[in-house]
Amino acid sequence: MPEGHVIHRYALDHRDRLAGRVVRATSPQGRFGAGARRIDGRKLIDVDAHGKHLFYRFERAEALHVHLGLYGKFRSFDAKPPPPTPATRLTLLGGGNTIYLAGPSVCELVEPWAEQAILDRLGPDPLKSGTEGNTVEVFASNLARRRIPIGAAVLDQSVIAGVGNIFRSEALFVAGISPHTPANSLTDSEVAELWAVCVTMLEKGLAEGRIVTVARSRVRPGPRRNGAGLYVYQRDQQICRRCNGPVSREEMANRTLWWCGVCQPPG
DNA sequence: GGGTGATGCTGAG
DNA sequence: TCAGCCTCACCCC
Repeated sequence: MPEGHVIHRYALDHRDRLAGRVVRATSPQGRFGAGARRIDGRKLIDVDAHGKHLFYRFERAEALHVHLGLYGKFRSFDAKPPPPTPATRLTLLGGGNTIYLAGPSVCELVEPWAEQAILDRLGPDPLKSGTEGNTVEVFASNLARRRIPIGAAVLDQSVIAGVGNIFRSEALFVAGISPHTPANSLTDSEVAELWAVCVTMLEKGLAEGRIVTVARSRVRPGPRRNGAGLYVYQRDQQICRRCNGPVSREEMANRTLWWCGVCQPPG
């Protein structure tokens, strides 16, 4: 159940483990049998991430495109991996490393033009901030063309790629922006602040391997409870960490959104 | 051991 | 707008 920082972590991990190696691929579940046979025995050139999408480039084959969706999960093993479960969609082995993929919403081989089409419909990725196409200017121009609430716009992957439901609530809170503000009515400084907050949050998540947005928060390892380490996400029936006002919750863009009506006043 | 919600997205209507 | 996908971890017996 990953947001963009997790996808980029996977890209780094999988590149470390398998890039430059000849990879053995299987599909125990069978749904990707033909694709696995196609890449089996080929050298992995590189792994790229954009937003929540992963692309694995193989020598003399199409690229492998993976999107984890809500359920998808990777597991990596250095040595002596457990046998893959029957539901494992794809196994990748090389140089003593093993990677299992289960439950992805997309696992397919794509020609270069199809990969480009996927990238073309994605917005800028905060984890690539400053590179071509991944700038606050592109983000701003995407927002300027939309009248939907900003709380819906930041979940739209064609507006900004990699932000999911946790970062939506947390980034809008830290930026002090009401989720109900129309996307095209944000001021230049609000847009700049929101982009900067997303960059910082995703980079911290990438570095630490988990989402902690509250400054100097001590979060215990293991499963998260009651929005620990977060300002508003899933903090139902709790008070705002900043102003002690109530944390509000509602559905927006088919997902649950949390915010503080005091710290994020209507624009 | 069953029920359920979850960090997502697509496509039918 | 909303059902469907399809897996896992957590909660409550």
